[in-house]
Amino acid sequence: MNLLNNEDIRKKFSLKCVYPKDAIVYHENDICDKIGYIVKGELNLIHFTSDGSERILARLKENQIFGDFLINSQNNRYPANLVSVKDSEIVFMNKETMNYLLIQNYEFRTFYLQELSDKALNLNKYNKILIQPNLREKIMMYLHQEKLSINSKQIPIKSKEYLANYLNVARPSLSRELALMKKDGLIDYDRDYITILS
Amino acid sequence: MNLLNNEDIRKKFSLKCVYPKDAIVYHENDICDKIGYIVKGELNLIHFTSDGSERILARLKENQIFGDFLINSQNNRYPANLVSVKDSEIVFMNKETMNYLLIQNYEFRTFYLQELSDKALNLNKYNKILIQPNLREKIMMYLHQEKLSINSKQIPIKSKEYLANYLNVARPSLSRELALMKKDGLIDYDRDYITILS
DNA sequence: ATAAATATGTAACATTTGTTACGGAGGTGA
DNA sequence: TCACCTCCGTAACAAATGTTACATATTTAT
Repeated sequence: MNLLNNEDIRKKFSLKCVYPKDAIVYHENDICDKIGYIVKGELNLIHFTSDGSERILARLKENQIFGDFLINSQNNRYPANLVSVKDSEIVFMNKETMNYLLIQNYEFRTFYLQELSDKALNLNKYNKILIQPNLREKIMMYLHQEKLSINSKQIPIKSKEYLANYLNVARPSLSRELALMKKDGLIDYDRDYITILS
Repeated sequence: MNLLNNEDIRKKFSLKCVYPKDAIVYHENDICDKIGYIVKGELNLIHFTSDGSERILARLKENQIFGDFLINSQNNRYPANLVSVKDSEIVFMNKETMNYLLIQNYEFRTFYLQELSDKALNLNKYNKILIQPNLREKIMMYLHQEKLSINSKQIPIKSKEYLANYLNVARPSLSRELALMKKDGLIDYDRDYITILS
């Protein structure tokens, strides 16, 4: 759904900004006093670890909002850096306008609540992967969730490297475990897919 | 804040239930079609691991709501078991009533949005702990967050066992690492507190 | 006060995961 | 076609974490 298709909503966005690739839209700890809507581009919420590597906490794409669960929270500071991973175009709305729309505009209200809910569920989903006691169960939980989501036992993967990062393990560790799981008859896989067998 | 102090809101809760200790209020995968408000007691969202142990994904106490980020989501099924950890009293409200109150009642709207936001931020906070690359950094991230939250370098802990479970590590592993960190001059600790030194 | 249950520290050892290195596969552009 | 780059599998080894066990401390129940 594209919020800007609704004229009443579009008119309420008062500020329009353009961010080049790799620009930092918000730094960790910045105060959030407005919500943003991604017209074009992509943002990632990135935590930089002490050894210089980075972990992606959330990915935001076109037609998604951000700041939504900061603006009404007790602690309205960004928990990590919000970075544009490609050239991005963003419009902003202040808190008062947002609350007005929330009451007055059915479409906005539905969109807003669903965004907030879906994001929280995604975080919860990710937690459920991270709390698995070992790598095999992390992988199984991931595959299980993907299976439910796309309703297929053949799970497409962007790359092994990407998946390793998401599961928060080293790439060779993932490769090793996948090989073992294949040997145990649990899964099959190639460059582009992992298939659940059991 | 106690929602039931507001009579307009209180009247809208149509169903009242009592759950004894250890009762399962919702099973994983149950459909959520109403929100609940905890009048008395405490609920935990618990994921049971394959080896029979359990991990607490969220804790809900008196005057908190639940079902809030399921009811407006694309996927409205409970992601884990919701268990009453003590005798609890809960009132329920259906989705239509909730949406009505959201528009009509300022107090309810504020409460609802803040609950949703705070929970999402908590999940995010937990994620940031879990994605740390090793135990020492998990502990440091935990202490850092607590420090920001209570504004003190002396962090109270319920028990080592409890903390180990939260950090998703074995208890002796936590004890070992705490001892090493003490030796390295990073922290001090006793039975009830961990104190940040650096 | 006493017994029982629970929490804690610690150590030895097992297991899992990370690190580093390297060669091959596959894609891409000159 | 060739050079270059990225992704991937694999192996040897290092490091971190889990497991088990046990003695002691503390709390709770009787």
